Order: sequence, then C-alpha cells, then structure tokens
Amino acid sequence: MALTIYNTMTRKKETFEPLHDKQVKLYVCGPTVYDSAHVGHAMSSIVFDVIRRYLEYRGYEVRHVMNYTDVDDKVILRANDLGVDPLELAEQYIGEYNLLIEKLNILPAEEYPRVSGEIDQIIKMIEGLIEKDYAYEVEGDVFFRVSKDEDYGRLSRRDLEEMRAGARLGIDERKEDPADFALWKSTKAGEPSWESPWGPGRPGWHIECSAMSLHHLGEQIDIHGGGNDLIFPHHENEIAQSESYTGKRFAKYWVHNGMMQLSGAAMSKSTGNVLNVETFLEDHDPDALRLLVLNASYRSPATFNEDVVEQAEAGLARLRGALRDAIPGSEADEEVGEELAAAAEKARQQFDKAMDDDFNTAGALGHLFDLVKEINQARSAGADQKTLEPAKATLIELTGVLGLRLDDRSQTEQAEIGPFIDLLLDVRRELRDQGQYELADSIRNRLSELGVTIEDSKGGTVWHT
RNA sequence: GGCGACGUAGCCAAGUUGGUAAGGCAAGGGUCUGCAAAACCCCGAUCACGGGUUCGAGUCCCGUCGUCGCCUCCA
Repeated sequence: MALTIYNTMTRKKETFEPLHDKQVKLYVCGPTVYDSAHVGHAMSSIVFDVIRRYLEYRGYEVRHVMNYTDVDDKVILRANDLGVDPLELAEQYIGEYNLLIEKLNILPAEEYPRVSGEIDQIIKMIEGLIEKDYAYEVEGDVFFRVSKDEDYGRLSRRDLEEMRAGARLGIDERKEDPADFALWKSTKAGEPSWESPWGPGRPGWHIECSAMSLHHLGEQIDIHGGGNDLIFPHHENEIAQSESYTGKRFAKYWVHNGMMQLSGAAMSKSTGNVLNVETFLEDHDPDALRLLVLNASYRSPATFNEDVVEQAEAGLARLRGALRDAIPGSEADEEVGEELAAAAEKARQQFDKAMDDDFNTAGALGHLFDLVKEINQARSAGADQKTLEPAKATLIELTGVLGLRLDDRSQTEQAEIGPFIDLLLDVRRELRDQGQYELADSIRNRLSELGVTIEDSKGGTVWHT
C-alpha cells in the first residue's frame, strides 16, 4: 500500500514519494503574530502535526519548519496602537503560541524561524531576483516582475489577464504591472527597518517564506503546507520567487487545510469572528479540539460550535473508557484474547489504509472506535486485565499517531491518592452491605465532585479520575 | 462578476477505480445495578432537487437551488 496525498498543485491525490528516500522536508506557514491564536490556527497546527506524526509512524524522518511572521503591516499597526515596540509585541505572541503548541500536544518543529532573524537571507534572495531580472527597484521599493514568470497563477489557477482586469483601485502607479508584488518596502516613520542595498526598509510578506524555506530546508522541499486561504496570493508568490531564484521546482506537494467555520463563516481576525484557543482551553480538554478536527476531512471547512465540542468530548470519553480496568474478579480467557488480538490487528490495517488515503483521519477514527467496541465487549464478557492489555496497547499506539493522549492520567497522582480512595471505597462497601445507601451515595457524590468517578460491578468497585 | 469547494440520518461525519450507505454524539427500548455511572444488546438515512449515461450511481455528465472559501491582510 502506498501513501497518497492530495496535491493542490495538480488537484489530485498523488502517490507520496519524497525527494530523498525516507527523508521528508515539511514547511508550514505559521501565523502572523499580532494577536492571540484562535481555534482556526489550532486546527491548522493539529492537521500538520497529524500529517507529521503519520509520516513518522510510516518510517519517514521529518524535518519540520514553521515560521513566525513578526515583521508585517498588521504587527506594526497593532504595536503602534498600543504604543509598544512591534518586535516586542510579536515576541510576546510568539511566546503564547509556543505555549499553545505544547498544550495542544503538537510535536515541536525543528526550527521556528522569524522574519526579523532572516533579513540577510531575504536581502540576498531579492538581490538574486533583481540580478536575474525577475525583480526591479523603484525609489527604495523592490517589486517582483510577474510578467517574467510564465507559470504565475498555476497553483491558484488564476489567469494573469483577469487578475489585472480585476485589480482594485489604489494600485501603486510605480509598479510595471498591477499584479507585481512587493519584495522590499522602503521604511516609513514608526516602522522597524533594516539597511539594504535599496536603502532602509523591511521585507514584503511573501519573500520571507521563500527565504526561510531555502535557508532551513534547501532549494527543494517535499511538502509545503498552510491554510487554503494562503493559496493566493501567498503561496503563488512564494512559488514565483523561489522557482525564479533557484530555477528548480520549489515544493513537490502543496497541502492545504480547510477553514474552521464559526457560526457558519470562516474564523477570521479581520471580521472578529474568532474564538481564542486559550479561551477554549479554559473549560475544554485540548484533545477534544483535536478529536473535533480529526473527525472530519482536513481539506474541508470544519464545523465548530457548542454541539460539536460536546460531541467531541463525549467521543473522547468513550476512547478513554476503553482503557478502563477489567472487571474485578475476571479471569484470563485465551479464546477471547485471540479474538481481541485479531481485532486489534484488523484495526491497525484499516487505520493504516485510511490514513494512507490522504490522511483520512475520520475514517481511521471509525476503525479505532470499532476496536473500542471489541475491547469493551471482551471486558463485559469477563476478560481479565492481561487479556485486554495487547488490544489496549494497540489503541493507545494508534490514537497516539493521531496525537491523542488517552493514557494521560498521571501515574504519580494515581499512586498518591490511590490508597485513600481505596480506603473510602472499603468504608462505602461496608455501608452498602449494611444497606446504608444514603451515606454510601454521599461518598460517591463527594468523590465525583472531586473528579473521581466510581463504578460498581459484580466483582467490586473501580474508580478513575 | 471571476475561480474553486461542498450539500449523506436530529447533530458531526467516512465513503478515489460506479454494484444495494463506516464511525461518533444525541434520542428511544432492554440487560446489569440497591440506585447510579460505565459497558453490552436492539433501534434510524437511498445520499439537496431535476434530468442523463449505465444492467446498475451517493460515487460519472448536465441543469436548478443552497452553503462556504479565495479574488485585499488572514491558518
């Protein structure tokens, strides 16, 4: 079986073949850090995290780079409003993002370059483009000469003529062509600026990713990712810059995630239709967000609302419930053990097959839920701990490939409070034996309030946090 | 207006070479339990609508309606 990936460039699913054997170079466009992250950003991070995890599960060595855009109109505007230094403001948000990445259980990238740290690379690239006649300088600004790039518009399937016809008012008259875009902007008052051959200024938005990708991953990469709102103009322009500069194909696969929809519209900072990740995490499990994202196709718009969040939390509880202990007093059952092992193996095969199909996480999850049912059935049938163990291990491993943490119950915490809970349960046992149910239920309720759920069964009582 | 995506049970949704619709959540019934919780068992759709191609279409083609994205900064 071969892994297939949908490539925006060809609009088709293609068999995945990295440029270099088992090594995968993955560049993902990160956020412009002028505000806190919203759940749409989280979705993007989760999507590419799962792609990375699955590639690694498949035996690839992934070199993952994600940038932070810390020099940009938005950042400057916001900083000036607040009366603070743009780079310091950006630094603050980068700190927030890094923290979120950790909370959301996203594997750290190898590098997190930022514009302010890559100015030399950017200038060098612009110089190269001017040399090759792909760019020109006007009064301290440098523009990319779109007409020189015959392939321009290939990714977004846009026609250059139509783009010119549709160009809005307010075009910079100094540009040779309305479709040309800025590589370098001469400095204005109140903006951070750097010295360059064209005078003081700062980089345009698109050139940074081209330069960083080139710097950290080389001339050609395997996968370039980002939200589908970046297809045009950002990624189109990246391709124009990078390929004009190196003369080589930039990225082999272009992968784009769909937008998170909040109340029927895309989450967007510019419209204020957003929910911050931090706010969400105040009363929700990060894995619920992950499950919510994974329950649908990464390329389609994702539905986000209270119902869906609730459903994801319930689903998460079911996944975790499969890891519950055997019913006390159960015995080993070889036959059930063999059936379970077969079910686990089948689940793995189907999981792989689904994931091989352009990371079909929703389909893969379906098969994991099948395994959950098998485990629960075996437990109900009286299988003991040891019989259940291998299937549980498979479930933990495969949900782990999706970045879900089922086994997150802190072992140390359990060991610490365990004896006390057991003591309470012993007392409750006696109360129940004596028919003093009110007191027994009171213990159960109090424990529940403290986050400890207890469940009675024939063989005894089990508890979990 | 241009380009593109989508429309599957109450909700979220999978379904790539066309052959009688995964999974989760919710609701309902039952088993277990002193009660409860969890779990287990049972229970629901002909796939927006209208045509067409085909022995056969959710899955291909055309049209209609609807939703969304991009076209300006945006994951």
